[in-house]
Amino acid sequence: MDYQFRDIEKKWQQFWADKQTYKVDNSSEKPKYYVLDMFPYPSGAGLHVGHPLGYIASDIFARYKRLKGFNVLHPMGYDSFGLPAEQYAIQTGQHPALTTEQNIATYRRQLDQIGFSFDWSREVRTSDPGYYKWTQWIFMQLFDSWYNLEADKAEPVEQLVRHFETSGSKGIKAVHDEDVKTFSAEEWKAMSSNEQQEELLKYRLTYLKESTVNWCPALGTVLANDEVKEGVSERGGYPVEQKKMMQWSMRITAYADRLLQGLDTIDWPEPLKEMQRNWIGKSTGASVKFALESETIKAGGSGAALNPELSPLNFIEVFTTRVDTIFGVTFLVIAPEHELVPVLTTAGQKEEIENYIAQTKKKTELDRMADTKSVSGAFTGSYALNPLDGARIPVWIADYVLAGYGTGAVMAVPSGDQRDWLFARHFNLPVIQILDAQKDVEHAADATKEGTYVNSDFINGMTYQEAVPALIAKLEELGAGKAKIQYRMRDAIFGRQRYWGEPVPVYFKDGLPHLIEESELPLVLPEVDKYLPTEAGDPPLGRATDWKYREGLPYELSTMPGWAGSSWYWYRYMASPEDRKEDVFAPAKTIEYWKDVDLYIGGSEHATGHLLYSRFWNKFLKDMGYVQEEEPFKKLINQGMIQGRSNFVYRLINEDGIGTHVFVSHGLKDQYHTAPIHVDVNIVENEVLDIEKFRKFRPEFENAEFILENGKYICGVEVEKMSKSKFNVVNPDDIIERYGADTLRLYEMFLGPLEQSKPWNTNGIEGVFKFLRKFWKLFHNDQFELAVSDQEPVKAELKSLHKIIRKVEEDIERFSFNTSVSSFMICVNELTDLKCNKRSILQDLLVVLSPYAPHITEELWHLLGNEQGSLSYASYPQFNPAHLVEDEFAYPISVNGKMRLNLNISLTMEAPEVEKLVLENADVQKYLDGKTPKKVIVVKGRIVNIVV
RNA sequence: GCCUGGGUGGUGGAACUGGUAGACACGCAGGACUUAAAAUCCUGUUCUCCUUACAGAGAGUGCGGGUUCGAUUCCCGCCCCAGGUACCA
Repeated sequence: MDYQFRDIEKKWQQFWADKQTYKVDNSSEKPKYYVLDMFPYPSGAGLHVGHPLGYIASDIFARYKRLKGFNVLHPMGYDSFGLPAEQYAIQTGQHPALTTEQNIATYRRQLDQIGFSFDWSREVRTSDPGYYKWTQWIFMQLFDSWYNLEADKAEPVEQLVRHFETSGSKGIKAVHDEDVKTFSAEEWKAMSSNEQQEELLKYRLTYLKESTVNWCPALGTVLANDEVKEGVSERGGYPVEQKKMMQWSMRITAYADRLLQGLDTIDWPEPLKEMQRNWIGKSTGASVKFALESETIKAGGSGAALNPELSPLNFIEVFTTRVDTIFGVTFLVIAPEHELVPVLTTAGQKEEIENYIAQTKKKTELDRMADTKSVSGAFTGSYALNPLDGARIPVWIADYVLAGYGTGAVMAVPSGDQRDWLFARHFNLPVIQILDAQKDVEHAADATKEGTYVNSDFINGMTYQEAVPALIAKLEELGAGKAKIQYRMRDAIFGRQRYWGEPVPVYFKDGLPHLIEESELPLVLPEVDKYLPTEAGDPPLGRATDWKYREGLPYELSTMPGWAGSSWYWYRYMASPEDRKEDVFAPAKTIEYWKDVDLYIGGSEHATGHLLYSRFWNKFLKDMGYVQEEEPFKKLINQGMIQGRSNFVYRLINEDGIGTHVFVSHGLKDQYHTAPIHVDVNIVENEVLDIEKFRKFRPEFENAEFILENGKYICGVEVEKMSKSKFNVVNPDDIIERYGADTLRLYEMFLGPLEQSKPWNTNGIEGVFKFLRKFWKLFHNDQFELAVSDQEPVKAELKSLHKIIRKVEEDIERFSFNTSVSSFMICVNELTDLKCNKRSILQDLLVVLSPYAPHITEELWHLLGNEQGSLSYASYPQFNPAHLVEDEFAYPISVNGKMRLNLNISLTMEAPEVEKLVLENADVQKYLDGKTPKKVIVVKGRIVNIVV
């Protein structure tokens, strides 16, 4: 029989499922190995060709580890809460649970077709109440914990309460909000229960915090940055503004240092660690308080007479990494949202400031950070005083300073910072040189730390190293500042004004949050009539009837963010179906056995989201004694993304900044003010939009009008991430139908290095398919009858085999799967040329290939007379270097670095002999042209280079 | 803007630690088989110049410099593309 991939693949997939070939035990004599994939969000578009890239790589690795004698845990599940399902629910009215269920069924069918060796008995779904019960439980543990800096770990809030009861707030070193109170034990006891709760909330690891969001008044909801395009909502094109809102937050900053230090202990790609380091952004500097002028004047004079008991509203606090430049400060810039803006704005500046704030509200944070070209700002009319010399410093607002970032205020030193310099130039503010080594600060800032200080009061003549401690000592003495370590990372917002997420197990009493009872978990997501915000602007949960705790107390209405369920899921996989009958997320004994993930494969787009939050929760769970390891993922490999080709249409924006129903063709878009919108690649051919299909694409586009070029609407194209929200998804089903799963597996690996991103194309797939047919033919005669001989192999055959045994071993260990596929092709080409049909060669080759192409090898394994299904637990062949020994090498001979010819020379010969032999050679002489070589470089077994 | 990665033939890519650039495939061209097509097999295929041919010369790994006997690989400066940038997951 010719290679019948359809029958073969169906047969073995069924066999593996029936016999539970890949079900794994939580105990074994073999060493454990945990191979984990980042689980997918089950989108309505189905699995796309990008998902399997990582899954195939991890499956090859898992299968290889089994052949190497490990007890391998290789699970899969679904990150099934998320925005797209909810969006679909809003459009169609269908319950997201239902569509999610359907999507998962599609994913499962697609995954099964690819022949993965997952232990499906351990599947998890984050939207399953049996799963999110534990996500809620972890939230409750976080709420009940505080971070003790003394012990450098999280501890139960009870311990904090006990301390307050015995010693008050004295001696507590904790991570907490800025505004905690100072009190004695008696004062604590005298507080009402509500007052106590209010105070404790400032210490809890999950707490309520005011933060800025993208508010869309027309939709009555908060939008993700992702959903805001060019300042308007992607959906509907409505204006979006920045608004403050009370939200749940996680005190991840408590773990900043441990998250930083842990990076040195794990085997992750260096760039990824670097990204996390930069995200955490530890910087050492000083915080400095600039008193407000009016207050200081009331206090009776200059900066020297500063009042150390300054209340929060009469100074501006800044953080700086260059406290040495403090005498170069010529203005302060605070965020337009800064709480002092209304206090500082003088009557004369009121209009200007208000206009500027209105402008700022239209921009997203990203826009504000990204725009460094245009300088903008407004003067409040007020002044602050330099704490060291009492200099009057004007206070400005500008949108490049972000409120949620540090103190929301910066001291501007135009001579040392280019951004400040540009600002000073633009608004005609002075520039003061502060170091003698600074070059020409009239033309550009110079951030040097060299030289000695000038124009700098008592630090004049000092170096940087001398000035910093002197300044900090002085600031501390004046009560106007101190040394400080600051992190760029902010506490993580932990709430979404959405329906399709985990309910927060909290109710409110007297406006204060309280946990529900643990025995009441899971708090199941209630039914609602529509998945939209309420008329009052509350999240969709506000629509649920009787969504009340005991005594009619209201529940929290927001739900948990997408990253909640994925921040601990690898522990749930450890729990076998039997384990899951116990009332714990995973039994201690089980965690003791699996400990951590040995290999984690996933996209680098999760570098600072999922991977940081997971490490944070893991550390917390360890502090609480629930898990063993400080770090959850020992080794991590980033798979590159399979990118999609996206198509765009360009929506005309009217003068009010609102999206219209008019769309401009790509070639004409620059003549109008437009915003690009993704359009489904399936309704675009050769970049020409099918207008009729577009009208049906989304109901809001039904009456769309088009500005065409040459009678056609031409779409824009970009290579970007493949995702349903970008409407550029290509799925693997067609490929499997046409070529089979083994071809898909090999082809995805053959595409290039795992870590690299590349746009999807199917150009080379034929070659991979042909390779499998050639491999099949090695075992068969021309009539396609099995024809394998038991003859002894010859040297060339053994060489071919052992080359591939070693190559694949090396390749898999360094995750270079693409080069293995090429090597398999070379091997099969060689054996075909040798007409090799010897069992002793082919059977070992088959085992080596089996992790890559499990179906065809399983079939041939069985045809060779082995027990059905035993291939997965066979042994990887032993490499014997004796078969690869060479006695000659074709030395490339270069003249002046240019390769001229090859010479076969014995490898037993040492460098001087080789040199002599080469120089005597007649062909070499020809290139020397009678000249004597200046120098001859001989690298044994590598190269000869003659310099003339 | 900032952080991270990438850029090699018509295409995907190989060259693992500074040592033969283009392995292995796709595509394309020519040929064999066939009434024909598909499938299969064989040959060629970085570019430019030169040559009837054999052969030969030069250039070449995004661009411009540098280090080195030798650079796709190391260093400096740029350009372009992708991912992340805190409510997509």
